[in-house]
Formats: sequence, C-alpha cells, structure tokens
Amino acid sequence: MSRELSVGQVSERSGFAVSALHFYEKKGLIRSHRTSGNQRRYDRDVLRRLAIVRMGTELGIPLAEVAEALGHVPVGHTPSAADWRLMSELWHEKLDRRIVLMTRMRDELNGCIGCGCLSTSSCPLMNSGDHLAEEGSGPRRLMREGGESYRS
Amino acid sequence: MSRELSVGQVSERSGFAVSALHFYEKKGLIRSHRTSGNQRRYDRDVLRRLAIVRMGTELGIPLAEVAEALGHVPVGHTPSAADWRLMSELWHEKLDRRIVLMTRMRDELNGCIGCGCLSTSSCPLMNSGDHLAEEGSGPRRLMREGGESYRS
DNA sequence: TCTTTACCTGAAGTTAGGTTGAGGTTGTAG
DNA sequence: CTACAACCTCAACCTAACTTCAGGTAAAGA
Repeated sequence: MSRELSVGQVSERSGFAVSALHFYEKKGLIRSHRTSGNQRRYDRDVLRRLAIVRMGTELGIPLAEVAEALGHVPVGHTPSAADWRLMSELWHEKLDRRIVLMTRMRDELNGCIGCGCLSTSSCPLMNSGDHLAEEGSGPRRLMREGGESYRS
Repeated sequence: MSRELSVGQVSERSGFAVSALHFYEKKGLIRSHRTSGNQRRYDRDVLRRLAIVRMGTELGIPLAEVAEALGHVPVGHTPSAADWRLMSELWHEKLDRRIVLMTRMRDELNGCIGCGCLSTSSCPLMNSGDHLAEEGSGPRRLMREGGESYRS
C-alpha cells in the first residue's frame, strides 16, 4: 500500500471535504506535492496535522491560530519530541484558560438558579455585563482573540 | 433617574456597539419600544438579557441558540424564578458538555507530550481523526450543533 | 434659534471558514 | 482505447455576526 495519499483518500480518512483540504492548503495548514499530472499527493503525516486542525476548530480556535501552532510541527517528517512538546504546551495553556473560564461561568449561572436575578448589584450576570462595559469592550473578545481578557 | 434607557446608554452600560444592539433587536434577542420621535427606549431588564448574550457569544454559542435560550426569559418584566431556572439549566448542560470535551482533549494532548506520535495506532490524536472519519463526518459538528457527538 | 450630538433606516461591506459550480485534465477499469 | 470517476483551478456564493456609510430626523444645550 502506497505511502502517498490522494486528496480523496485524505478526505475519507480525515473526514474533511476535499474543498476544505484545498482551503487548508491555501492557508498553509497542510502541504502536498504533485504528480506529473498535477494531482495532489500527501504524506501520511498530513493526517496527524488534520487531527490537530480538527481539535482546534472543534474548540473554536481560529484557523490562523491553529496554523500558527502547526507552524511548530515540521512538515514532511515526524516531529521531534521537542517540537511536539512545544505545540502541546501551547494548546494546553489555551485549553486551561478556557476551561477555567467556562467553569466560572457555569458556576455563576449555577448560583443564579433560583435567585430570580432581581438584584442589580448582586447578580453575577448583571455585574459581568457592567464590568465588561467599563473596560470599553465589544463582542467576541474571548473566542477570537485568545481569551485572555474576561474580567481580569 | 429614568427607568428608560436610550440606545446609547444601553450601549455604554452593556459594552455592545449601538449597531450590535440594532442587530440583536432584528434577531429578536432584545426588544425596545419607541418614543414619539421613533427613538428606541429600553427597559432596564435589557441589560440582563445582554449580559446573557455576552456570556453566550463569549462561549461561542451561536446567536440563534442564545436567542432560543432567551426565549424562555420573558421580556419587559423580571423573569420568575422558574423561568430563570429553566434557562440556567439549559446553559449549564451545554457548558458541562463542553467542559468535559475540552478537558478530555487537554488530557489527550497532555498524554502526547513526549510521545512523539510515531504510532499510528496508539496516538490519540491520530485515532481521533480516523474515528471521526469513520462516522462520515465533516468539520465543526461540535461547536455549531451543540457538541453531542465527539467520539460518542 | 441654532448647532451639535444622538438617533433612525436600509444597503452594502467585512472576516472567517468553507462550499458550489463551470470548464477542463488525469488516471484507471473494462 | 474508451468511458467515467477523480482531480485541477478559479471565481462566485454562503452563513454568522457585525460594522460602515449615506441620507435624513430628533433632542438638548448655549
């Protein structure tokens, strides 16, 4: 069995549409070389890269950031343990931050159960909104800029 | 001080741009009534609704779903404890699911540190990708459809 | 009153992340 | 050697979630 994969095979194994693979290639997330007839051929390591892409996108991490993380993973050959560690740690932090955030939100919401939120001063939701306002904000800071700024 | 808020005041207190408030109104997330001169006036409860919108969007929950959740919160007057409970529980579940998912991913990634991922059969990332493929998938199932399907 | 600031509407533009379609080529099975 | 599936490129289209712009009205202060 060939070590080379066609775009269709990669699509099938990765679950990404062929069009998405083309797209990711344009964005530099994956790479291919061509046959004499100009068809794409992929090394097997593309599947690992795509698995990482899948994780990232499922977590809502923008492709650009996924691309950046993948930048630390060498193409065409298996990454060294050190390369891999670097990337893992990068993502680990990102995940940690978001888990903490989500947990806090969940717990605040939890505290709201039954409170009826009649109080402008004590409801965590109310205050969350106002504090954010004071920071001179806008929407989507967390998800799109990396999550470093929710109330502190 | 008036119980009625103008769009500018709501913008300032909520941190959302005026244009976003117009937008949310079109989408049915918030409501306003008009002055004789056709300007928007908001009840104070709009701030609570917007705080909820902020939470949702920061968590990456699509506006349509936020709108649906808000559908359970009556407009114009303070929600009953029961109304509130319903919505809280809805979101709580969503958050729980995502926290679990993220934690699992983080831990898998953690396990990858140092493994070098040479193994096609044992690397969790590799297998994650392949399993998804076998489900006949596509990208973004988790974030956009509610997260009920990451490897069961 | 005059002027400035806040508002209004509707349409078009923006970014992310892809998909769809048209028109043409390659590779493979019969 | 001829179908036919798989591939190629490029441009256009799509949804979400907003922002920006143009052209016009309302409200508040000096």
